[in-house]
Amino acid sequence: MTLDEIDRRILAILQQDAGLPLEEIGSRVSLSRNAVWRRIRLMEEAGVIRARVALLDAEALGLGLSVFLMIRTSDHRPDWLERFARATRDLPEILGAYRMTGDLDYLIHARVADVKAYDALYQRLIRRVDLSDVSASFVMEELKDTTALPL
Amino acid sequence: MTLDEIDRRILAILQQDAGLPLEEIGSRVSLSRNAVWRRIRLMEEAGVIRARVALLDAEALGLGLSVFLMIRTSDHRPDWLERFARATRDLPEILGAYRMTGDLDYLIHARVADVKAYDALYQRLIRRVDLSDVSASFVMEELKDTTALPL
DNA sequence: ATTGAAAGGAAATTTTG
DNA sequence: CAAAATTTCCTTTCAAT
Repeated sequence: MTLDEIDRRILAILQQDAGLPLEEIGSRVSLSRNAVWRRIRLMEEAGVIRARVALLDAEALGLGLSVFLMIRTSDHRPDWLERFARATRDLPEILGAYRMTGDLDYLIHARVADVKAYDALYQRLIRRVDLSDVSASFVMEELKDTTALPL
Repeated sequence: MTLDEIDRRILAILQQDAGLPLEEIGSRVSLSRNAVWRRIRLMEEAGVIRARVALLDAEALGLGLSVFLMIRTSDHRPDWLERFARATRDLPEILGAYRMTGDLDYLIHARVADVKAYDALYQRLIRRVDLSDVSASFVMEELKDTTALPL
């Protein structure tokens, strides 16, 4: 699918606020609500728009601690990766898990209540997969954190 | 604000799909659409629900490369942090920027088209702030990546 | 091929019991 | 908290560019 300038402007708006009326979006991109509606539907069908979700406030939910785990492993069997992938998917505190280039093998991003909850998560994780070298780094300050992709 | 079990179930649904009719949500949590509507409104006012946004497909937008930058700095003046924070906010490819504990000082998560685009981003960044020690690690495989917080 | 206008239907919001 | 009344918005259709 090829996106034109107007499509991108619509996406930019939707990335900020997916709850705006079509009328309002239309006026911002100078199009009728109808044209906007059809463009959005096409982009949804094409999969450019993956989902519309609510973003929650982690603090308000008592998840004040954001943590990154840098993982090095000696075990590179496909079976290990499968178990690791499954473990990360099963643990809801884990928001992101990535296989990386460079000297660290895997990176995990998680959100927990506090250091104690982090330790519980860590224990649950290593009970499911063998991790030789894990180092945790906690987020002291969030300078930026967005789901909006550059357009 | 205190959330009960039903509030959490509503939030869990909204984190997955914020476009469902109140009727549907109501039937899933066995509540009238009206009760659901009021609970959602309260949670929006309380800031538990921060926003409703569209999540876009990075691949479809030609942003196939996800990269993490681990940054160490020797300059710890508040002025430096201010410039750094502003730079990360101004560069749309940067999705997340965090001040960390431990041996690495800052962590940046960015999304770009390819290695060439990464280099362009890197150049733009170091033109704005003095970075003594930067190491980039690219994402080879996304095992998990979600905006849904644990409830 | 893509748009805008208008009609129709569905869902959200307000009001009331 | 639920049910009905009201309003707003989404969706479809159709004509026009």
